[in-house]
This record gives sequence, structure tokens and C-alpha cells, in this order.
Amino acid sequence: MITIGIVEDNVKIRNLIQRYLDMQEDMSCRVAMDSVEEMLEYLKEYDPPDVMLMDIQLPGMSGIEGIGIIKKEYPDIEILMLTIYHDSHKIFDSLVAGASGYLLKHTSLPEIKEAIENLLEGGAPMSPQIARKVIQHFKKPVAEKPESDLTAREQDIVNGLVDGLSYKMIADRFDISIDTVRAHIRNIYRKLHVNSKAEVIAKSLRGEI
Amino acid sequence: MITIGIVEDNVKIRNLIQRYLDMQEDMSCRVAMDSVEEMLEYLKEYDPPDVMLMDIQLPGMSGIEGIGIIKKEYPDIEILMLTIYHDSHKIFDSLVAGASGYLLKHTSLPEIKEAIENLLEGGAPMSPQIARKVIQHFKKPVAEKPESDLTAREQDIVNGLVDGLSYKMIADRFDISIDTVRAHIRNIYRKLHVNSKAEVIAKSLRGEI
DNA sequence: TCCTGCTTCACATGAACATGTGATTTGCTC
DNA sequence: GAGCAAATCACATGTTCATGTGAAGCAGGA
Repeated sequence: MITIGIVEDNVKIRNLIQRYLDMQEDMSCRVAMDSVEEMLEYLKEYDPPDVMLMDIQLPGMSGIEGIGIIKKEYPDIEILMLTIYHDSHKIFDSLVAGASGYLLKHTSLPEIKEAIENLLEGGAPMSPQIARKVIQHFKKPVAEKPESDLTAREQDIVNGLVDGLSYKMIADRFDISIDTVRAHIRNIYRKLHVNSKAEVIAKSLRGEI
Repeated sequence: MITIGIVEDNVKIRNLIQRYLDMQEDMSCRVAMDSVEEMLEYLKEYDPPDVMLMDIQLPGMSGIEGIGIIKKEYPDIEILMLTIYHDSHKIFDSLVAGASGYLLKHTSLPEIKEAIENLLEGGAPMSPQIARKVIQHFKKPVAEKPESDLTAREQDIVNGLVDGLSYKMIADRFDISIDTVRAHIRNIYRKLHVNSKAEVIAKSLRGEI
């Protein structure tokens, strides 16, 4: 038997989902609150459910804040977001906070049921638009290719600087003279249009090299 | 009519999938190659398909290398990985290279069909285990909270360093003496256990402050 | 109240860095 | 083979940085 909790402030939606899920043979949905605060009160008294359906826009604490608190206290609860928000920021924040799935509210009741089962089988149910946005987060780095024309040797030197090495240490690492290091650095500064070690390190770590 | 291409070196699997998909009313799967190289040859001559099913382990170029080349030449092709590999590295590399979905090979034929439709509707079909691993990538950053106890002023100084400012410029920015800047930096070094400006910048940009 | 930590400033020394000029060797291109 | 970029090294000068020592005002906690 899968036990389910709901945090959702829209009474209609909440009741609809609760009734539907509780009606299922292998599911029990006894607790449905309209705020994270109330749910936390409930959890102090009773056994935690297996799965928690969570809205984002809620009275008091937001659902995203709620995820962190609930996961910290009850790490075994699988949290499934159920919300109208599909902007990357909220999706990302939810997943970072510890949500294991993210559905949009237009999801049908049987699909929600399926998502809950999927969740407990180790999956991460997401509405297709959400999945696409999650994947786009991975793609971003690809587009950014400033491609500064540093030579391999110059890149070596930059790596040395990023590692916090002094010119002398870099010279030793690559077995060249400190003056050569200086020469390379001069060329690096010219190519990157900077004029201090600090800027080179910053540029490099920001992925601009 | 959805046109589909397949790159898969296992003849049995390739034929099975090709036949099944080509049998569908709204799908056409005419091209199935066993290497990326052959598929690239094909694409030079004929119209690109809407969707490309792609294996990873292939003769010659790997499927992951193939994604990048195909997406660069034919950005409109939606690439759906179909492979036995479920390690985070391969999943991540595939998505970064431009794949829009990732299925494991035990996926049933009807599920593959559904995934292709989902893909063209803007979704990002993933096997549940894959979705979970993708989401775990987002969760990682949560655990890392070093929380060094830098004071607000010290953080200001660090930000100045990250911006590539000299001590004098930092002093001017905050309207304090350069000696005060030095004093703060001394304390910052002590707290962060480093001993050069470069290391502070690196730590800061790595999110370790 | 005393102590601690934060912020502020000062002086001093040696090391590291930025910049300029100049030079040699190697390898690639036209 | 002349020209050019890259990589190597050298010398010189002035600036910036790391580090130590010392000190004063101020706020908050023991």
C-alpha cells in the first residue's frame, strides 16, 4: 500500500486528487493540507507518507522551501511537484531542493497515479515540457564556446595560474624558465585583453577561455 | 508522416525496430545504418529524417561523437539515444552533445514509438532510471555547503579580487585605506587556509566561499 | 567590566608581478 | 628561402603583493 500526502491550497483540486488516489486499490491518501506548515504539524504526530504531492504557490511558506525542510526531516519521503509553473528557475530550484519529479497541473489523474508508481520504482516522472527544459540545462554549456586562440602552452600557463601557482612554480612544473612564463603571460594578456593575473583566473573559471 | 533514421550495429535489434516503426501508419523508417559514418554519407544524398535513433557503442565513431556532428550539420534532427549504457557520464555527455531523449534498450517497441511522438511534441523521453540520474545531477550542489565564515566586509574584498581589482582599486571602491584591504586579506587567507590572491579567486569562483 | 572579533590605519621588508626591450630556435606557410 | 608565429631565455625597472608588527575604536557576549 502506497501512502500519499498532498500539500495544495486549491480545495477543488486537492479534494479531487485526494479522492481519486484514495480510491485506488493500492493507494491511500489520507492527509491533504493547504500549507507546508500544516503538513509539518501533521508529520510530527503521524507516520510520514511514502509520497508527497506538492504545489509551489502556497499560503505561508512556498512549496520549494517546504521541500528542503521536509526532505531534511523525513528524507525517505519522495516529493512530486504538481504545479502550474513551468519556468526553468522554479523547476531547477525544486529539483535542487530535493524533489524527485515535477508534473504540470494539467496532468490527468491516471497520469498522476502512474507518476507516483513510477516514482517509487526509482523513476523521476516529469511532464514532457519539464523534461525538455531540464535537458536544456545540460545543453547550455555547449553553445558557449568563446574559443580564445590560446596556444596549448599558453593554456598550460593559464591552468597553472588557476591552480594558484606562482610564476616560479609554473616554470618548474613545465620545466621552463620563469622568463618564458612571463613571456607567455604577456601574450595571454594581449590575447585576452586583460592586464592582471586575477582577471585571467576569473575569465578561465567563468569558462570564457 | 514522421521520418526516422536508425544508427545501430546490432542487426537483429536494428531490423526489429525498423520493421516495427515502418509498419506504423504515421511513421516511415527507411534508413538504418550500423555506423555514424555511413549515416553521414546517407545524409549527404537524401533528406534528413525527423528523428534519429542512436546507439552509443558503434563501429568507428561513437554515437556520442556522432550526435555533435549530426546536430551541427542537421540541427533539426531530434536525436533519441537507445543504448544499454546507464552510467551518468554517458548520459550527461549525450545530452550535452545535443541528444533530446535517452532510452535504455530494454524499452518495448510501443514505448519507443510513444517516445518518438513525445519527442516531436517537445518532450524529452527518458527511461525512468535515466530521468532519476539526470535529476541527481541537480541535487549534487545541495550537499556542498562549505559556508566559510567570512564577514560581509571580507566578502566585499573577495568580490573585488574576483573582479580582478588591485588592492588599491579595492581600497578606492570601498573608500578605505589600502592597508585595511591588506588586513582583511590577511584574515581571509587565514580563514580560507590559502596564501595567495589566485587561490582566493579560484575558491570563490568554484563556489567554495 | 573585560575580552573577543571586526574594522580601520600605519610602517617595513622581501618576494612576486607587470611591462619593456631584445634575442634564438623551430616549424609552418607562401 | 623569406616571412611569421610560437616557444624559449635574458636583463631591467617600477609596482603590487604577502607578511609581520603594532595600534585604536567599537560592538557584543561572558
